[in-house]
Amino acid sequence: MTLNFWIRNRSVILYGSSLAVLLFLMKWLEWRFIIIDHALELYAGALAIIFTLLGIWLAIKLTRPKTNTIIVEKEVFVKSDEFVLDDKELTRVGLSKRELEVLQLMAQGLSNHQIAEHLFVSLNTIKTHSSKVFEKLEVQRRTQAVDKAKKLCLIP
Amino acid sequence: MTLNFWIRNRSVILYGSSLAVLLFLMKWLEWRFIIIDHALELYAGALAIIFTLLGIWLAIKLTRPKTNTIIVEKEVFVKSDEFVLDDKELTRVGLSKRELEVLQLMAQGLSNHQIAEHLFVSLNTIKTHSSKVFEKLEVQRRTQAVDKAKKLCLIP
DNA sequence: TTTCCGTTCATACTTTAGGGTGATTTTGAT
DNA sequence: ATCAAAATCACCCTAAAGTATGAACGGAAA
Repeated sequence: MTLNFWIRNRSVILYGSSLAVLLFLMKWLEWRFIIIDHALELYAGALAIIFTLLGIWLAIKLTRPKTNTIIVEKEVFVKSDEFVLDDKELTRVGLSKRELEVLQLMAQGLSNHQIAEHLFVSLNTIKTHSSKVFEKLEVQRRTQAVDKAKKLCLIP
Repeated sequence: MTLNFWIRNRSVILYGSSLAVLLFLMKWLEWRFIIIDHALELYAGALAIIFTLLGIWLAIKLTRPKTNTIIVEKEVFVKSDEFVLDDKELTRVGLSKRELEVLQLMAQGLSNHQIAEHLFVSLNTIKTHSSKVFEKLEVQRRTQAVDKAKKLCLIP
């Protein structure tokens, strides 16, 4: 409460304090140098400068910057290539690491022979893998497998 | 030129003029009421108030373009999953209506036999169509055809 | 240790896909 | 009406894909 009041009116309180201090200073200066010739002009000039600066400072402190909130609608095209593998589906269908690998290459249009070469294994191995993939995905053809795998987010 | 200078430094010039006027006013006031007891304090107080206000006005005028423009980028997500057929690509590769139809069914994992049944034509017809599709898409296998067609936005 | 699973490979066989050629009919545009 | 392209179908052949079965090996879990 008190703290909050301090924070909110800090500038005003500071200004008041400064004013008080300056007035005391003025009084002192008055006693000291008021006798000097043309001291009043100097005194007034100093006063003017000081309080102008004070006013400027106060204004800067008090005038909270107007925040013009401009909402710019930025079109963000959702990239469909931001692929995230569906781990749940993957574990559900029970595809092994190698089988998924074969499936990915399959989706890229590679033949069994090409996949075999790519993975440095024999054609028969790929046939075994692909057969297992078809079993687990419950399909008969590689095109079906690719289609289903894409729908299940197993491949991009 | 001169007008521009006036516009640019209007605030400063106005401040200077006001200061001059006030100093003359002060001088006049000095002659008039300085004799009054405790007039100095009142004079100083008035000065303080006036110049504080002047400072505030000056600050406000000078720091006018202090509007913090907060640009909030509102992201508008554009659906990219709604398929739009790329007509340009379609005409470029020169796929006929029937060929595209076959390609679509191909992408769904149907065998040539199934496609034939689906379109009420013979298996050989589908073979001819698919061969033409492969030719036009410059691929060898149906999986490649599907992959390429998807990349060319010919099928969803 | 045993058992299970993944990975590897092989053989044999069937099915499907794909290439090539040729032909007929339909359709759309000039 | 005519011509080109599209659509239809057939036959033959090869390549690729897919099925079935069996087996060896290694790692991880029971």
